[in-house]
Amino acid sequence: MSLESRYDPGALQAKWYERWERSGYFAPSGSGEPYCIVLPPPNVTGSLHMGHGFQVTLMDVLIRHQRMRGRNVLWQAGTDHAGISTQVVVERLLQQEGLSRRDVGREAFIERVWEWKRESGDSITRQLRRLGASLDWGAERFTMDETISRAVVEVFVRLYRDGLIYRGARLVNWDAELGSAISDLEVNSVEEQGTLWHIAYPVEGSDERVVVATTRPETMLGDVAVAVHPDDSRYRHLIGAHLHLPLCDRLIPVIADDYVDPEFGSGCVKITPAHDFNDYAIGERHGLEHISVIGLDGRMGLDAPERFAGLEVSEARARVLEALRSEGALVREEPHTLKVPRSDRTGVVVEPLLTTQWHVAIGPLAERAIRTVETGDVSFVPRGWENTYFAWMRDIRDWCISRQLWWGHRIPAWYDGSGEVYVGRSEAEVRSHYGLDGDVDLHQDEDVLDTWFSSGLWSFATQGWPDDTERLGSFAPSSVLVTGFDIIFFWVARMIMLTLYCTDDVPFRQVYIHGLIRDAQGRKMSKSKGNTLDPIDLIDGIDLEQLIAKRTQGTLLSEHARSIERETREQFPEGIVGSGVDALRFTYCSLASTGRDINFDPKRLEGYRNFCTKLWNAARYVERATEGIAFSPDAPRSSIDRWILSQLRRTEAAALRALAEYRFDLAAQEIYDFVWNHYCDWYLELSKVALSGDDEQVRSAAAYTLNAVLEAVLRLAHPIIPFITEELWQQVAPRLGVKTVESIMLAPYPSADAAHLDADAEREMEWLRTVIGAVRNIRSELNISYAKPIRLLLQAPEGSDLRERVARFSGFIETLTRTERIDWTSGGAELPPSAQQVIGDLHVRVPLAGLVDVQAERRRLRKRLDQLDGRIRSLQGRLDSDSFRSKAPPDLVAETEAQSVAVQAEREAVSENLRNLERLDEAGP
RNA sequence: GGGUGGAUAGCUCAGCCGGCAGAGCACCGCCCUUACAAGGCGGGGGUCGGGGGUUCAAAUCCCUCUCCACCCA
Repeated sequence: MSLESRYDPGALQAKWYERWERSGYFAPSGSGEPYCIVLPPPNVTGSLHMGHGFQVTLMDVLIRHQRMRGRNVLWQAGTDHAGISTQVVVERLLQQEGLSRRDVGREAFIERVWEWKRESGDSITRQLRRLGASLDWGAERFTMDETISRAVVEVFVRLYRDGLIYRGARLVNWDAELGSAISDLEVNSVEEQGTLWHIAYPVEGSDERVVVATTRPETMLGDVAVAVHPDDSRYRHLIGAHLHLPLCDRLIPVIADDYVDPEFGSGCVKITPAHDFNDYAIGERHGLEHISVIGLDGRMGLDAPERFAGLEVSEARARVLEALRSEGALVREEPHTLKVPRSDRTGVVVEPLLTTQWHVAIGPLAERAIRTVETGDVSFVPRGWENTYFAWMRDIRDWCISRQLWWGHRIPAWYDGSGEVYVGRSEAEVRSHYGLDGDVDLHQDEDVLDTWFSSGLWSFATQGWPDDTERLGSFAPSSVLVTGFDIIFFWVARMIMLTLYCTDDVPFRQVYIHGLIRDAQGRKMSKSKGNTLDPIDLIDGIDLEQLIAKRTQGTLLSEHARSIERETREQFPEGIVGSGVDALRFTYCSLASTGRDINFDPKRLEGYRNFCTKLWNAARYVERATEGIAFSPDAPRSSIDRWILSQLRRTEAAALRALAEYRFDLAAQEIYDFVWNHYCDWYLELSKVALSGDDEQVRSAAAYTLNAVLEAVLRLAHPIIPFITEELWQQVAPRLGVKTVESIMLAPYPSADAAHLDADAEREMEWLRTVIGAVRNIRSELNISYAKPIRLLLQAPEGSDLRERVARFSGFIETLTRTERIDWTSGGAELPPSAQQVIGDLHVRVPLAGLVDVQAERRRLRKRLDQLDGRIRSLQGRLDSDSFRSKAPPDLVAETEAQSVAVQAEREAVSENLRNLERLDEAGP
């Protein structure tokens, strides 16, 4: 079976993935040292985006590499139930039917979510398969699976009974649209233009007024104090005095607290503990009461004066300002830029509200998690991210884990009629644990847990914990976690804390933190910006109109849609040509340098698609050129054969080093450079000469080397470009008799055997490439067409081994430079006018007669002279310095001197040739 | 306000345990030479953000300034 003349990635992709999966290659082999990566579980209702594509590719490279090295590899597959986003999606679907979740009821709603999960849940796993991800699908888990739920309950109960989970009224971030608490991390503070209002509070028993500045005047209804800095001489006399709170019939004290910045506003701060985190902290310090004026529905209520009750916050603000104005209490208003806390999920302004929630007392967990990174039991790559981790962990706050949602792990807590709380693994366990009779009426807490609570258990819950399973012993801790820096707090930190607590061990030994994919201009990719790319479209291609439709879908503003369309038409006038998954994966790898922003330019993809084509064509050449030649590993190899083998080993060593350091970019670069610039550009071209000769040994050795190097480089590249390498390997491995396994996936990874390094061969090839390059340079600069054969006139010192060397390589030199004959000269006056190059002791001349105008060669020589002069100045400058001679390492001095001599000699030769040509030109026709 | 990362060829980025500045893409010239025009061959292009210091020698180490990005408050 011979290779198709055209590289068609589409056909290979479907064929090979299916075979691999069916053959069970993705499951752990059961032998070898365990190596495990857990896939950060993607949102089950989501779809694959560029970030997933990037991350999954890097993991697959690690996984395939380790599998080929004989490790017992598990890549744990799974998806996340993503509480909030999934619930929001399904609620929107209901909305289209004119229903709310309350209309259908909890049980029916949850059934609807499961239905939706079944429908859409496969889509992301299908896409992961398209990327070639060799995940163990047999081990696939979902965070709402029975097994994971059991672990979640177990962890909750243990933490509770250890006193690390408590229930209490605290100020939490409240998303009124969701009707749920959210965690600190789910709140973004967004800079917005607002107003700073200055409000006067009259001092009781005095004519004085104190002015406070606020961006949220409506919260004044909940003020319980005004704070000033203790050292602020303007207000020191007022500390302890009381103020009349306008619009309310209340007196509030003036307190002193050094939290207050005397420079900001008037230096007086209104204190509203029930609606502001800083004020809450001050309230705690001073034992102030909490007056809640905003309710869970986001409207004024509770303890707000009656005339404001029921108003939305924005309306209440207007009314409060109006009332203050009419009372003359509003003394100033000025434009002000402020940070508004907005919900990551819904975008609404988050209200800090006092509610009763479940919290994890994070202190003891965090302390241990910090230590484990300090001691290196878990290490970050790149290391710098450890500081980010430490900074957050050392300043961590208790974690609010209850959510007022329906979709998620229900909190394993029950209440009796009097509101007493009982935590346990089930209602039955609660009854037996707390000794409650069957007639005590219990009802379970309505709330569910934060999604990250369950994902925090992912590394061990997927392996069967709390049972002591064999998998747990093999694959926990996992080897490395691959994730983006945006997720360090959400997931990495929480995983470390919870895993240490539950298993007394780390979740992973290393964390490899990669950058985030941006568009070609460095902007974040987002649906609303319409600059997203679907990895599948890059693989399969998509026409322009479809791409525009996809990008503008769901865009409400037509003006915005038009700008997205314009930009898309500009960037992709022809739509997107499918590049195949291998090219995409190669691109991802080459972008994975240490930076934190990764700009994805489709132009890069094009380059790597060409690389795949190049590899394909090279394999076709090898197939055809070595057909019918009997070859074996034992034929004595030429120095050219030994050179490419030596280069291969260097490439292998560099790639192995790069992979060990998670430098996917360098690994990809090494392979690219070897295949294109060494194997294809030089070895393949040189092999044409060797194979066309009649020396059977030379032919055999070349044929063997062509195949052996190709086979090795396919294995080397397989983790990055699995499909094309499999296809080509199936073809080349049998020719070499090394196909002892069914798939390249199971073949051993190259090991960079130092025995193949061959410095002599490398030196000789370096010389040969320079000679050929020199002649090509003459051809090109003097515009001598390749159709026109040339003659070379060589000159070397007496007794040099250059004649012998040239004789050995003459065939290669002749073919690669289109030279019809090579002659030797001893120099002197009889030399014809020539173009000249100097390679060490070897002078190469191309007689010009009838070939070119002499002017062109003079121009070329002058250019070369300039280069040489610059070089000489630089070398001489160093050699003239006594301190260089005395202080630099002797080796370096000697080398510099040798270079200087060589460069001077070349300059001499070049200028002599230039003089000859000038003389000739003057003599003229 | 605190912290982190970055500034190297037109663009995107390597190089940074010091020793003539690299890659890909883009650009210029020649070429359809049967593996490959998604290609071949040759070539041009950079005061390595500014300033100072250490050193025989600095893109690389130290100090400082400017600008950009991100995170936390």
